[in-house]
Amino acid sequence: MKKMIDLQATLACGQVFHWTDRVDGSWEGVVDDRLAVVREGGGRLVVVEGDAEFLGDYFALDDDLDEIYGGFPGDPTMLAALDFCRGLRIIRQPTWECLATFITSSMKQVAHIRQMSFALRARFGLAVRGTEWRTYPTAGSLAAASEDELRACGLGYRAKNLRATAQRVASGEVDLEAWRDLDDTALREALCTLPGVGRKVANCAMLFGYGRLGAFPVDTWIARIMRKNYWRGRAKPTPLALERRLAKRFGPHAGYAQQYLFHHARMAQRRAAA
DNA sequence: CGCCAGGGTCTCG
DNA sequence: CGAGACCATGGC
Repeated sequence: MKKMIDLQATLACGQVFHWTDRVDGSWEGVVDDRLAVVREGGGRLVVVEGDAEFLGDYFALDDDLDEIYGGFPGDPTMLAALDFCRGLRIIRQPTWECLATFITSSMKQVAHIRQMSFALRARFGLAVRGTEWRTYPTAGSLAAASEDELRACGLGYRAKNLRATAQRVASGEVDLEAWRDLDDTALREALCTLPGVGRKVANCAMLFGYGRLGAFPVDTWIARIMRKNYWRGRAKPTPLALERRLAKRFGPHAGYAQQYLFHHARMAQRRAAA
């Protein structure tokens, strides 16, 4: 049971945006410049194409889910989310890709973030040999693009921010890899100096791109859930207040709990709308 | 058509 | 510190 995974939940929960499910039930994507095809077998990861060890790390198979679940709060909302998402893993994304996609995510639905991600790959990525895929564009290639070219990928006002951050990274002024040595607070502070990166995007980059499982992104969905189920008081709390008071209560794997609540809430609404 | 979407930034009190 | 305006674009 230790390495169980729910691929559907893991790849469709809004933490990563380019994976595609195929008719045979497997999932296809690229990590860096490598093609990967995976499927589920007996609740475990089966690598159809790609390096098993590399993908085992990408899918964080060494995260001990039972231990993580043991730290979740035991209220009905959390238990329902756990029941729905069991096997969802927080994957370890390439840092730049993760940061860049979440810069483009502000005030966008998950489906459109995916669309922008594919448009950027198509326009600025490199071909992945023998496939239809393209890599996620490097900071250098986005830094060299014009704002209009980025807007043509559907970015809207986010184009300027993505370009500006890409320029800081490409110039070497910012070293995202060196930032791995920073503690959580210093890393969050450093990320927030980048154009288009505020508290929420920084927490997403920390959680999905730096393996900081205590990071607790508060978006509109999480804020709604928190206010409804975890906040006793008349005044409407700000996202920052919610994060500060609840991230600690949710423990060292708060980010895991957050993603389970997020995915469960979104899927519940989709079912209700259908 | 109006509303909302995995928000950030700037301004003003 | 908190509240509001503004920013583009697409789905429903």
